[in-house]
Amino acid sequence: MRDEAEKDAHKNPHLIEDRIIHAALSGRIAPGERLGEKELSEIFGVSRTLVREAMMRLQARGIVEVSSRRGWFVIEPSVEEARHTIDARRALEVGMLVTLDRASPGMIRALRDHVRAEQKAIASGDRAERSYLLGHFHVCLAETLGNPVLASLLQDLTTRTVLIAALYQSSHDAHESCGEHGEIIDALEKGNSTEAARLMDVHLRHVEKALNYRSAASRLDHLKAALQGSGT
Amino acid sequence: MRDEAEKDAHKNPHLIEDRIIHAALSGRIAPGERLGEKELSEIFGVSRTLVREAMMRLQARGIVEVSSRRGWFVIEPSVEEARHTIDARRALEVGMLVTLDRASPGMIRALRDHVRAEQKAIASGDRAERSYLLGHFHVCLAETLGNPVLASLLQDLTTRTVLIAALYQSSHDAHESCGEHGEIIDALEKGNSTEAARLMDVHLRHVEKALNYRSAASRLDHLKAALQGSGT
DNA sequence: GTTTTAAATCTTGTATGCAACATTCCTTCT
DNA sequence: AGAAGGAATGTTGCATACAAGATTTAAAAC
Repeated sequence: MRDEAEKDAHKNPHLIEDRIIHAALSGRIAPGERLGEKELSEIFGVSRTLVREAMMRLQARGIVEVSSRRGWFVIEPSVEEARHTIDARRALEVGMLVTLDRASPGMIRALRDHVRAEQKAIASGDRAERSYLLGHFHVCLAETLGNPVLASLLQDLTTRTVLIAALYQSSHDAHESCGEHGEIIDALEKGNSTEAARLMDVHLRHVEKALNYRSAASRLDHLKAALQGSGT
Repeated sequence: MRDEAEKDAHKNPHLIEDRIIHAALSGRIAPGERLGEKELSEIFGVSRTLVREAMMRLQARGIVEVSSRRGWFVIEPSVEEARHTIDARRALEVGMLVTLDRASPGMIRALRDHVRAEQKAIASGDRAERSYLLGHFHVCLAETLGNPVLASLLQDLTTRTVLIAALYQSSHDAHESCGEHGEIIDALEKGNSTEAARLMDVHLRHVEKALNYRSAASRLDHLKAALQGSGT
């Protein structure tokens, strides 16, 4: 196969965004990373105009932000923003499960397939695929429940969470995450939405707990300490 | 004051979006309405480029959609899309209240102020202001709870709901809505988040119940019936 | 009078050009 | 050598130009 990215950004106007979201979910794009318009326009074989339009959409989705005349950057949320994002996500996912009555066998099967894929990626050591699938499980859940609006909202929130995890050096174990996904499905299978919602709540609290909120601040703290500690 | 809208779309790049969202919430822009790029560029005194960028962001937020080489249109959700949107909104708002522990007295005061403003708008017969405030209550609630991410998500979902209500000729009574808002605050004041969540659930079900899902389809049905009924 | 066809008009889709600002690198001065 | 200043470079911000297609209007044929 040849230059993978240059399929046709003209046919599918959302290709650029999709690729960036996918790369972020896979951990191949780090928070704070610069995304130059010219750079992207060359990669996708289109003019800056189309790149710019894609960036505008990604901006509205909270994935990138722009610094005046300096460029586009993948979001680098502060501790406070990170908390708000994860809180919003928890509210949405818990609410989604609480307001659900019953999951059909077909849905359960699709979700089990997804978890199997997660396990496979974990076993094979494919870090990008693992990261992507663990995040995408939540989008998949919303899709499976049949609500594209929820799925779309969750894709954005999940992508932001993955970026937060990268920024704050999440120590969350992939095995544990995958196991929790399985438990949520178990509860759904039994028709116990309330329990599924509770498990989701716990799961997302684990995700947050695994973050090292000091890691980003620590640079500043280190500097401060260094400057106060001894005279130069 | 002179031409109100032409303040400065250069200083605030989000002015165009903000105005369109506000107009939609106020019921001054109907679903299906066409928003021409040239038209808007003249209104805001900028080139089509900036208008286009704003439309891209609004597209990502699910407020407008584009029809190839025909123009931009305010969304006109199908019955199914309408259900999904309201379901998503209910999940988010119920989850938001369920995962909340306690509302401070300051929050309660701010919310009561908002409801008072609603009552005033209802009494004065200002339909646009009334529509805006009844919708904005939900954004206000999220803001008050201190989560800008939730507030932003809710602004978009609420705007879409207002458009849906316009499209499906909602018969929901403003008084009733306002009263339900008050009850939700009462529950919050007593520290009973679960009850607040339940009331919100009921409130949003009322909103949906008031929609006449047949009104949009009826045009087609009428046509069908007319064609079958008698020979031309 | 109605239908078909063609021209004219209008609107978006995409690229490009240029100005404004930020950054970097090099020169110059101390 | 180090600091300061300035030129050179690179990047975005915004406008404009032009092509491609959709819609409407007008005309012509039946």
